[in-house]
Amino acid sequence: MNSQNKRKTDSESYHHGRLREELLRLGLESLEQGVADGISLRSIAERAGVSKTAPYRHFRDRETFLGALANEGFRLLCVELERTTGSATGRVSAMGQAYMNFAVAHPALYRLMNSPLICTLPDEDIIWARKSLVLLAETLRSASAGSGPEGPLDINAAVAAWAYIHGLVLIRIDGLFPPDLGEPDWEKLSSIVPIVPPTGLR
Amino acid sequence: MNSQNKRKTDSESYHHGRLREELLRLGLESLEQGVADGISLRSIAERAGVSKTAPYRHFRDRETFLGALANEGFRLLCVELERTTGSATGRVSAMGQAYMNFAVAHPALYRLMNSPLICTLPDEDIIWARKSLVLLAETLRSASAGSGPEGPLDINAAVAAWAYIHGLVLIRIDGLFPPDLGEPDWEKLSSIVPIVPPTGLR
DNA sequence: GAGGAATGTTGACAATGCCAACATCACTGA
DNA sequence: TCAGTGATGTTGGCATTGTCAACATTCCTC
Repeated sequence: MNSQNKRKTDSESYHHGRLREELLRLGLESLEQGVADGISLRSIAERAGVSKTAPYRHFRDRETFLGALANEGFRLLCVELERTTGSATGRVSAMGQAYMNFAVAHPALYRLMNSPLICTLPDEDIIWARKSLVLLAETLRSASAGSGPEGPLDINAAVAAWAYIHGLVLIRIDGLFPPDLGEPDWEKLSSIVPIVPPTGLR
Repeated sequence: MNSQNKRKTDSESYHHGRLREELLRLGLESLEQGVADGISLRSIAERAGVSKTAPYRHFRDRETFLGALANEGFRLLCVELERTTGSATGRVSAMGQAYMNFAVAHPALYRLMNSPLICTLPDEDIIWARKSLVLLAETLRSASAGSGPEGPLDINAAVAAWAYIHGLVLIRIDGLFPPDLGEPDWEKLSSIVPIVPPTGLR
């Protein structure tokens, strides 16, 4: 019963060949189907047609695997953020909407990407997470400087803007807002990302 | 070995008496110690000195138990929010800081309170979650109306403000902001909760 | 072609959620 | 007073999962 299932050619009979990529693909697929938290290495291995411990040849443990998935997610997010166009301030709005659209399209992945898990990962496993943040921060810098020379990077402004979209996204995809109070205008809300922390406002 | 461990009087030998409360207490205690995700009914039952399935007499399943913990958390949060004082606009700031302080003091509990879990719970299990949101929304309404008569409750304004603090809190307690980029001024940031969604800003 | 490195498999163990069957206790009504 | 009933707690068991150790197979290089 080892030789008959899934007619394999000799070259792929024992060694899968690109198991790592396949596991990541299946992992993302599971996330798309909303499996979210319960994503198990065993089930994914099974779906890849491979033994339960095969994934351990490519990922130290479950956390490392999830981290790799998260990094993949950030790579996809970066693509969307970089695709935005317009003036600096207009681009901030566009990024807000791109951010929201991404999260709504891949809620489970988004949650994984922003779980406390990633702060335990080594730097090289979160390069794309880093990049997406820097992208936002630099666009904010351009926007707040108007058309003049760019000022220094204001990390408080970046955090404020990021916090706003991040919170907005989570409240939406986690369904935290009570439905019977009405439906917020998510599209509009995600386009009004604060460009500077409104220090003068309060 | 059943009669000797934990010298019990006759009245508490078999029936615990207030196991439900004890389990919740131990659950919160676990969360304080950062057990967070891996919180297991079995371990808590063991710590309560009770058999592994005893909790099932008080909670349908693990999710229900976690939901009860979350509701407890919202009750505590409401206490903090209601403790805030000052003018309407000043109170919004104070609430932002109270929110942040609560989350920093109980990060694992805060995450649980805002996990997608709660949107599957019946209404009576999340009364405090609801109340804390309404509290914020009404304070915002007072603040945005200035000293004049109160306008209608603006759910977009409420969501915008909530999203901002929620995101801020999560970025902080989840350690999402890369430490090497500097340390945001969390205290200041959590006091500048937007009172109205800055529709004119963009 | 020999041998080591990479990759995959089998078997096992412990932790966990949860179900079924049973034990004990408190309380109520005849 | 006491039978009986429902609430509460226990034991045993099953399935799923993460992960380790030991072993097998294949690839790749000298």
